[in-house]
Amino acid sequence: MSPRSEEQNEAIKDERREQILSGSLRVFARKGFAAARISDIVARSGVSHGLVYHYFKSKEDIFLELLKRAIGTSSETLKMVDALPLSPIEKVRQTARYILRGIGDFEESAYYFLIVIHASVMEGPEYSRVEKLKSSTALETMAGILAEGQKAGEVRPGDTLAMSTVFFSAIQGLAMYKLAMEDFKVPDPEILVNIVKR
Amino acid sequence: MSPRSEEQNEAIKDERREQILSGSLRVFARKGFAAARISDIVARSGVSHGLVYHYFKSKEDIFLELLKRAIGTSSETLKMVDALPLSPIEKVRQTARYILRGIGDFEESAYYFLIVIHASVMEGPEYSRVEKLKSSTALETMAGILAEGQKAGEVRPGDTLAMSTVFFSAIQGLAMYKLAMEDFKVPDPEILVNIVKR
DNA sequence: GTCTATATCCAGATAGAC
DNA sequence: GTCTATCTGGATATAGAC
Repeated sequence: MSPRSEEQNEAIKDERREQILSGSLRVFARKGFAAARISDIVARSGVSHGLVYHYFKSKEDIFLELLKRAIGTSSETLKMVDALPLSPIEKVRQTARYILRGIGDFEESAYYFLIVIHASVMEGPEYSRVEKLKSSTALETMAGILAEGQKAGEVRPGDTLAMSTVFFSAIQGLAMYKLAMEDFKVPDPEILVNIVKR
Repeated sequence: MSPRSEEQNEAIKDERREQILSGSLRVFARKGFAAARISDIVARSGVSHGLVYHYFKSKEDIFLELLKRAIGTSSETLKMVDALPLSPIEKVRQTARYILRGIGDFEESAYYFLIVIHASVMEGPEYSRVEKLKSSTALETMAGILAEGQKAGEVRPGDTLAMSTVFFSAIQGLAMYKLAMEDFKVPDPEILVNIVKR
């Protein structure tokens, strides 16, 4: 047996880290930060108790990493759609389709929304650290798209930030239903488009 | 000092009970079941640690009482609106107005929605007990109203249960935003009506 | 890099005085 | 009916062997 190279070690480290994060995602999403136990994470990710603390400073650190990814992904998704050569209402439609497909097909996707939900309603010492991450880029990007849509006459008149808020509220609510209800069926994305369509 | 009468004792008992429930509502809503500490409840309701356990068997019991009220109130509200002599779309409008006014004007109202949210995403031993309470009467009542609206040509064609789900998803999401964002403004109820309006 | 065993703390629940 | 003091379990985090 030759000793492992640096690269191999790095690969192992990354793999373990992702393993722990993946297990933690499910646990935090379904139980919330406080109710999630390290022992749950251990059970889900198949590593030992001690190893979790070898890779992460604390339980909160794991949660914050997941929250960072959740927020980053959703704001990137919005920016990506916004950059497509589509009419405003088509951008809204693509967003709805893309997100709902994710929620329907991948449990992981719904879990990430739940992470944001848990973080949002969390109160306590950790709240202040969460707050900094809670930038509402996606909300504002969508409001911008809707404003363009109003100029083009494709979107209803009215407060675009309010419409954007309702749009994302519905999505977050749906992610919740998905996890809570056994026989949940993702609704037609067009129902979400109807919130803003003229 | 004459001894207290039975009636007076009953009144005191009720008052203390409500006092504890009222303090607990805020704590559970903002922190979730697991993160909520009895000491938080004690601090919010101004009674002693011991008295909480004099009136309730356990922390879970307090939560379940609040959940019962939350679910009961929302399904009763829907039935009440449904009984009014209004056209289907007007019933939807009244529901949206009524609920959003509640969320905007009374923190308590938003808190009750949060209780349901926490219960929905909760996993664990207590979940089985929660499940029994999680009847989705409001969802079905709304779907019925929408079906009538389709016959009358006031409501878009499509899956009424799906539309109903989006409607309530949005409401639950808005209750979250209300609590999470400092400067949250309740959106125009008409935005919710637009989800279903033809 | 990975594990088991242990220290430490804190929260839910109870006992018993007033 | 109300309080304070206490018990007890369980969870996070650490130490140290392999």
